[in-house]
Amino acid sequence: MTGKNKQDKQGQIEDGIWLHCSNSAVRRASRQLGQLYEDAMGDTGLKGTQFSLMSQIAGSDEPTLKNLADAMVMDLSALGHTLKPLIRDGLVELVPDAQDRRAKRVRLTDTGAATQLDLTTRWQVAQDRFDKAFGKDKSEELRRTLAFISSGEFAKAFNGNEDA
Amino acid sequence: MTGKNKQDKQGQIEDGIWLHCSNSAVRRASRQLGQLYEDAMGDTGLKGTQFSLMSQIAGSDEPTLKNLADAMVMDLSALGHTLKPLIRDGLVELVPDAQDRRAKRVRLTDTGAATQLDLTTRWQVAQDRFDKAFGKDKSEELRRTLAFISSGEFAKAFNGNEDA
DNA sequence: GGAATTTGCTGGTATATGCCACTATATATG
DNA sequence: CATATATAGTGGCATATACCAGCAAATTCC
Repeated sequence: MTGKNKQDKQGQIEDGIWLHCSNSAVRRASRQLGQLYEDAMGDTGLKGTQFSLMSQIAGSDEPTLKNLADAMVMDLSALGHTLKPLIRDGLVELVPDAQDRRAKRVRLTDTGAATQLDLTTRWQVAQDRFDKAFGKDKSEELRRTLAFISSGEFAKAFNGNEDA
Repeated sequence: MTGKNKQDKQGQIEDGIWLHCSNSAVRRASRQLGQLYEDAMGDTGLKGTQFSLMSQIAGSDEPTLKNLADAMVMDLSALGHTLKPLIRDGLVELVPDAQDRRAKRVRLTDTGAATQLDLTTRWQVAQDRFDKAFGKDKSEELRRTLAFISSGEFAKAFNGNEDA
């Protein structure tokens, strides 16, 4: 029962779970893009994820942790943990909300904002490479597709639309 | 400069880095699908990633760690770490290669093979839901697209095709 | 207004994943 | 053959990400 995968002359495996499982396919692609973008961003010491997070913060109006977690489709506690290094390094700060004393709002420090701008320049290089390699129109369409898959609407459809 | 995101009536953020950055978009979708598939797989105590890995092992001919890492587009040491819980729980085992004493081959134990079959049944439910929610044809096309993005060919194109 | 419920966050624990340094083996080179 | 280099894995460390239990503040319900 073993040994079902065809391999080409270079020994590359040509079939795999990623051709049958959308979850595996997306995770595999995220590992690849993680590598490619990280390489292109280079020496700043910051990760692609940290850039994503800081950019989302920069583009939002001092979101609460919950707001940000929802937007990133991320578990709230995972977000908290992921922000810790950024807070420790003085790039991000949490300020208590004036109205709701449970909530904390996230914002970039001055250093954080400057760093985010710098990262954006470097990131644009990577994104341009992606667009060139993949096709600019297809690239945008892919991002829209992935945003749909990431939406609550899609989650509802996936789970059978119990309410509708 | 703060406060650029439009929000709809439910306070949902409508713009975000994921509409501009393919890397962020893919990672965000992988978090969403991670959730959806995990929910559908349920109580087995195993993660989607572990299912992917075990399925890839099941469909290969006792790959070496390197083979498997390449196929999964995963760092070799990351693969080693990820396999540890599966080895600890007796689902996977590593056997030294007869020819190359550096290499170790990965295979499922009997328990592992049985578990993988069981997981496949559960996984199919999730994949069917995905296909239904997203469209079966589009689903397959998406997986092929993501496989292309995950390929060495794409990495080369991304990095400017220095050799060609 | 006080109890019950919901909501926002934190801390602990576990897996996922990558980089680097190191070891051992294999291969190439003079 | 001896050395130089390349390859396969391991272990340590750091971040990414999720679940759960717990806490405190807000909201709902009687």
